[in-house]
Amino acid sequence: MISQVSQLHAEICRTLGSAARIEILKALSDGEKTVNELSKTLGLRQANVSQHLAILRQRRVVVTRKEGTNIYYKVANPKIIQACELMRQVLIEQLQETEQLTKTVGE
Amino acid sequence: MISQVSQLHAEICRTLGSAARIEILKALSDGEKTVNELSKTLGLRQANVSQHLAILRQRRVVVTRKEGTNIYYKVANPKIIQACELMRQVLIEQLQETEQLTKTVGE
DNA sequence: CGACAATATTCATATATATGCATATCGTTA
DNA sequence: TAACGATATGCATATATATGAATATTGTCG
Repeated sequence: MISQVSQLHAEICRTLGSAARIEILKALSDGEKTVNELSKTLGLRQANVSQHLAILRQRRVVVTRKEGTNIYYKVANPKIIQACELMRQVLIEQLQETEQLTKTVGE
Repeated sequence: MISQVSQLHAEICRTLGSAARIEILKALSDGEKTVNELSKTLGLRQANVSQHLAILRQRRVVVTRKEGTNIYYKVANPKIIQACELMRQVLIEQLQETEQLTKTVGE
């Protein structure tokens, strides 16, 4: 009863369901970066970043390019970033609603 | 180092990270439905649908409206549907790429 | 109030996921 | 080839999530 496509769809969503991976995508949204750069930018251990990247790679959310000993990662499809931005807007609107509620209660 | 917003963002993504919930959202994308309707449409047990709806409600992905003994669910923000559609397009493009690869291998 | 329909919750168990740590792999340069 | 820098992987453990089954809650109607 549940389609194969929805199964895959859910898998992509789960892939984005980690704060670390969301931050990685955000960091990659303005261009490719190496693992080390990501590790430094995000303040996460290299091994951990690599693990997250492996998951993102596996679901083809990111793609790589080798240059010597460095590996550059970038987001595979700009639509992924668009989707993330939309979700972030939803989130912001949710927070604004909560704020309004809080104010109302205070009156 | 990892922002609170990204944490929430990831939580929303995880909320969408279940094939059943994706199907629920798809079913709700053309208007509100009751739990029973969803249960029948998706071929899932009522209790299970209710559990998934509780998760979607908790993260405010859906909102409810009571009418007698029925509870109508709808998607809280149209941007959520837009984001889902974008992700589905990404998925389709991924599948098309794979197809192409398969063809190439066959040559 | 009692019965029933619609929905929600609780609990137990199975499965998946995240993280740190240690270590392996791969490419470069001396 | 040895050493080093960049990246990846394996393993163990802790935590989260999914599901079914049973049951509770809430609203309606006779």
